[in-house]
Amino acid sequence: MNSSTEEDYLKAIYMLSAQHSSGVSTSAIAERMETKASSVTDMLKKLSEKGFINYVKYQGVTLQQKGSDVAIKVIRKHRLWEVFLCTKLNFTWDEIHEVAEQLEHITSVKLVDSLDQFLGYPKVDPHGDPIPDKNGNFHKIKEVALRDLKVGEKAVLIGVREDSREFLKYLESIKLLLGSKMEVLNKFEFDESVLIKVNGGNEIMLSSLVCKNLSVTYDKNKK
Amino acid sequence: MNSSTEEDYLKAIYMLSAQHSSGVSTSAIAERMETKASSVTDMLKKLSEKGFINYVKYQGVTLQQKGSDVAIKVIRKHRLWEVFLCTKLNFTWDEIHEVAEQLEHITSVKLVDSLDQFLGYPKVDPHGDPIPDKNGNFHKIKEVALRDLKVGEKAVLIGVREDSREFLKYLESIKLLLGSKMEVLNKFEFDESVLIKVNGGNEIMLSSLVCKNLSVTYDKNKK
DNA sequence: ATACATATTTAGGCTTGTCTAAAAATATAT
DNA sequence: ATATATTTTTAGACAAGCCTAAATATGTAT
Repeated sequence: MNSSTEEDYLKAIYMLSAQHSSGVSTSAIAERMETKASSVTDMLKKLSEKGFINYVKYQGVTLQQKGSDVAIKVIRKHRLWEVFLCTKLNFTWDEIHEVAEQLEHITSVKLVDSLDQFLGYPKVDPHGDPIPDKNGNFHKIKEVALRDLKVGEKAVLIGVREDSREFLKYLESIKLLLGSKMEVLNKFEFDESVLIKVNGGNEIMLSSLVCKNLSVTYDKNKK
Repeated sequence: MNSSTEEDYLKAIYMLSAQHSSGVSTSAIAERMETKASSVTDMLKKLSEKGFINYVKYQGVTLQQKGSDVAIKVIRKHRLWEVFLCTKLNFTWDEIHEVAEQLEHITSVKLVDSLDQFLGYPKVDPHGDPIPDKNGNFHKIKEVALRDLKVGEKAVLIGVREDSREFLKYLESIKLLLGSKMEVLNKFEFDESVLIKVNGGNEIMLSSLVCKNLSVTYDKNKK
């Protein structure tokens, strides 16, 4: 019934939706799933027929409630198992993902909830990503405007306060996406612009206006 | 590569081999796997080509070393997970099997060995069945001759000391198989015969000679 | 607006593991 | 020893997921 392949697709679509806000493209899914676009098309038809997604040919994909529920449950399981592997079995950061990728497909509601309890109802996984509770609700994380960060602080982009078409276009052009990690390298008082490093890579200067409109949360990620 | 279906077949064959000593029949496997005999035949051909089993048409099946290794690893995982579910997540007896049936197919050597350590290297699972160690060796269990049991004691048949063709035939005819559970109901001194109840069902009178040749181990199973 | 490039879908095939129905081998009973 | 019953295998099909190659849409640049 609930094939783990379908779950993987729904999870991928969920993850990608969070970043692109419009429909998710076939090729984006293909890249993430490490498969061919034609295979994705096949699967999208199936998921659409089963009521998991909204799919219109050539138009990309959005999740239906039902699909989102499945994705969130899988993410919950994945992240709880990661906590288990790290805190109970002493796995290191780089070892947990691969195994959790398998464990996330075990189907037993009782197992997940018992594990959650056993682990002490953790709110975030070892990467700092939030773990949805048994009702699928994510723990609210502290939201801060980028301009309020101090030099040297690290954060993750979690939202935009002004979402005009142009602004989003702009963000996309400079590769600032939801989930992007950033570090404040310098703040210039005279015009309130900020220099940041994105995802440990290139450095970008952001204007006062932009900084005001970016919501971030502190990145507790130790890595 | 290592499809979980193949693992399930090898495990089934392993379990059935332990009881029948001769080759395992297609229909026995089909029954255990809850599938059709024709499907089993297909799979046996594949497993044979891959060197997991010895398969001769119409003659039944035995495991090759390679197949036995796979089966034992799966059994090790299954039983360790059962311990985990019982002792750490407070699952009850009847709930563990189904979930362990899924968990046993997770492929990560490090996971299994870490779990083993985390659980304190248990020697038996919650059903009292032995857990092979990481080298595939089963913990040696205390072997006793049936005639040395006292009235009221319970045991499991683990071997025969005399394995003539007729003796094995006899055991099969009275449904005394390896793994059969028995309880000593009465012992008759005058001819050293023993009355036992088999698998909680029918009662059988065993002669002195038979008792001397049956190896059992005490049944610590609380059920 | 047209031509080119890119993204997406379709068509047809492959593998794994399953099934049913029919054929072949083995086992059993007289 | 022969007929009957049972077990096992073969043949042919199907669904899920994947692939390659070709066709079709969409996007972009002039």
